[in-house]
Amino acid sequence: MPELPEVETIVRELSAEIVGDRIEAATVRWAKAVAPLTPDAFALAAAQRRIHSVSRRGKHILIELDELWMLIHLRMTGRMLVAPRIDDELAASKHVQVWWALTSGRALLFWDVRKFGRVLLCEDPLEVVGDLGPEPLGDQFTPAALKHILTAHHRQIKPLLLDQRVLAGLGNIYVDESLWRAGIHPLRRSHTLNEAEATRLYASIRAELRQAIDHRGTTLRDYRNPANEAGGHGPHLAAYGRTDAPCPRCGTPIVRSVVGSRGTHHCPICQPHKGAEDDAN
DNA sequence: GGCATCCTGACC
DNA sequence: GGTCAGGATGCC
Repeated sequence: MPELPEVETIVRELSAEIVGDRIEAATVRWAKAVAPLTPDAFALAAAQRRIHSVSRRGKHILIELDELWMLIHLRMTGRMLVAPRIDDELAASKHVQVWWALTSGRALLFWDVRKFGRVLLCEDPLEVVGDLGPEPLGDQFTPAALKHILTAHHRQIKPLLLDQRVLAGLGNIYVDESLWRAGIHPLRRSHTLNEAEATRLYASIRAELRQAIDHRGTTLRDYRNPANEAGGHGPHLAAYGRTDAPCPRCGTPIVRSVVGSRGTHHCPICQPHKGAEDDAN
């Protein structure tokens, strides 16, 4: 799925396109996408509302309407697309699960092959996104905040960083990339990182996310921006998806493993597994 | 923690 | 035909 840099890219570009426009009508093609509302109730509630803002919390897209919020989570394969006009072919295309006709004549579309994504209407978006950790690019996420997170848990570092309640926005790609940058093995226990390692990890997470946003996200397969364009960060990945390819830093082949039931990529030389004897705990 | 589940499609 | 996939949740 889109992770923080992809969602941030979508939010910036959507915001420039649709803020100030108005929803004329909504059409739901996959009822589960808008549950617990029925498609009719969803369409009725969304119609004739102006779009005031588009923002992000973690990987959630928050669209502020008149006295109502629309929350979108793209999960694995979701896209938010803006089309200059809706035509029969687009409206009928197989993977469009929900679409909105806008007053300007344009269309906003929620496209999703795997149908894991969800579109919710609510009055309080922060209540609906639930218990999320700090924004990794926000002011509250400081080196001290990361050190606190690391010492407060005794978990493997990769699953810890993937936990949205701990830190909001990282996914499989950017966790692998951040750990590669920091030279930390994905199985390291979080509380065993020393001061220098924690500082490196902090800088690595922020630098990786910022660079990926500059490149407008990573397209491995499905990700597209609202104009249906691929992101440019893929060629900059050092570890993720590069099994057996040379590590950009030392040339050693990147190793693929499974950590927390997620495909995981690391350099066995740059990311040595210190403290492996703790794994049994 | 590990694993199944929600889905579809690509690749081997 | 089997395996894998950028996510999240819920169950042992």
